[in-house]
Amino acid sequence: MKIEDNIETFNSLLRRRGFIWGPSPEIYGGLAGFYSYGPAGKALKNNILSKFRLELRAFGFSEVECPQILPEIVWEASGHLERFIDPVFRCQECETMLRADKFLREQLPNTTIDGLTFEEMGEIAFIHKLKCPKCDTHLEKIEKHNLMLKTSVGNGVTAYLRPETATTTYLLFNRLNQDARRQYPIKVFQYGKAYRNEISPRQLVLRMRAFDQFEIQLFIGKEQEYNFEEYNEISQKELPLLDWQTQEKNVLVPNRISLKQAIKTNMLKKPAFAYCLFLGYYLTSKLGFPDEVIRLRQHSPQEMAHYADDAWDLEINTKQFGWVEICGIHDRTDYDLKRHGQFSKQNFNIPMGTDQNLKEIPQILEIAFGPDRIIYTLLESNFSVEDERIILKIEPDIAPNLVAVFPLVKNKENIFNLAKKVHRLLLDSRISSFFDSAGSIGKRYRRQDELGTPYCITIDYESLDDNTVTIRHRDTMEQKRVLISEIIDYINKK
RNA sequence: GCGCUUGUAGUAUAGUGGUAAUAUGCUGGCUUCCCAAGCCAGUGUCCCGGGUUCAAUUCCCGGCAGGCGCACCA
Repeated sequence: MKIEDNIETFNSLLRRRGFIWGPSPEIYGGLAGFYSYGPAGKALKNNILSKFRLELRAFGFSEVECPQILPEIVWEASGHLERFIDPVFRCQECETMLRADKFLREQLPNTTIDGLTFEEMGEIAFIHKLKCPKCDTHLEKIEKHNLMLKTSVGNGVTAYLRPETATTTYLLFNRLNQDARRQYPIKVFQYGKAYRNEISPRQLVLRMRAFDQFEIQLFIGKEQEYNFEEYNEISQKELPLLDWQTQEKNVLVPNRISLKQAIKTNMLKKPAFAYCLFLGYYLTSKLGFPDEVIRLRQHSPQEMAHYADDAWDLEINTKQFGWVEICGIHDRTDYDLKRHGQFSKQNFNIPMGTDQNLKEIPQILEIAFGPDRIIYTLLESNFSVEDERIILKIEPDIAPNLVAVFPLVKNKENIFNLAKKVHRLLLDSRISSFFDSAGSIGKRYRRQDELGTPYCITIDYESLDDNTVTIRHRDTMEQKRVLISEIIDYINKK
């Protein structure tokens, strides 16, 4: 049987081995943009999250959790209500949808489009007799496409499912400020679901309508952004940076330069923001991506979100979809807190600098991960086919199973029982172990290769005499004989 | 959302106006002291709805879903 090393093999592996299933619900034909994780996928995701939580704890961050449904005023204040509703021309004849503002700008380069109401855009199209590029019908009617999912709560109160977790974290500002006893920066993160009503979701879990976000926030003073203690510890670190000016020259290869150098050349302005880039890159590199598939790409001023002053995407190069953003790092300035202060009539002005008489609204720096995108890109970049063998070279500490235990043959009772005992021993030490006795030993090794299990333990005839087992390594297929009593040490040491 | 295209076991595919197949997987058994071996037995499939027809998985229409292109992706 010939196994092709291609993307089709990978895609069917995702389903076969229980990583990603969907669109869900599959038995009813599915709804686009909604996927489920099977046991292997969910285990992988959980392990990644545990790792992130552990790391962030070490960096001084704490976790919060907020509701997913919030009243309209929140999204009015955040700017999402305005920005997430797109004006769209819908052709009466062929139903083609065109982004109105963009279309007008292309068709009428000398007319100012920015700041027009949707009605005014419709009028302009009417006056200039603009036609549908597909079928030549006159365009007039503007529709609104809302990227936020609307719902109503209780007695008809309009609310929206959050399109990002970040905003919900900001709503806690007063509480966090008290809780942290005004020790700045306040470092928090939130993990949870966010929802976007995408027009046509595609590309598996890369663009879902319900997806996970893992968003890390720093509330920080202006002065501190430029004089940030923790920056000094990491200023020598080299990151693969690609600034927007370089991209304009059509160069798309990142430059490995130190953060210090980036600040010096003005590629980055704020040391605290440089620290955020580092943190995003650090967490990513902990997951086992090869260096050459990671880059940090800066947004051009036109590409930037409405709240951002500087924005970088941490991207992974994939075979199937090219460069994929798995993390966005944004300098959101005081935009969010300013707006929420205004709309909620709260006073977010607090003393932050060396001069305690000067009050200011804190700045926010954000590192926003998309865990679903991490799962996909990590699986794809860890996937390989070697000598007719499909392997996921997942880092041991995040692999769905850390070990699998096999009896060499299953019809010898004492071997089978000893294998069960070893499996139990591992489980009792809370090591994720998987027991398998079905099929030939080779077949069982291959099954685990496809799940990315780093170690397979086999109990053979020799084990009965001397209490040793073989530990077989996923990547090299090498085997080591180890005493049963030393298995746990051996695995942990690796 | 538009255009083109596709939808058959868990996965990958073949095929047909008379309800279906190949490989692999999976389950049980035999065998086997280490990398998808072998033998035996078993398991399981035509996306959904409507129409045409004596008869539809097959043809037609609609829907849903996937792929590609366009658009969208704060």
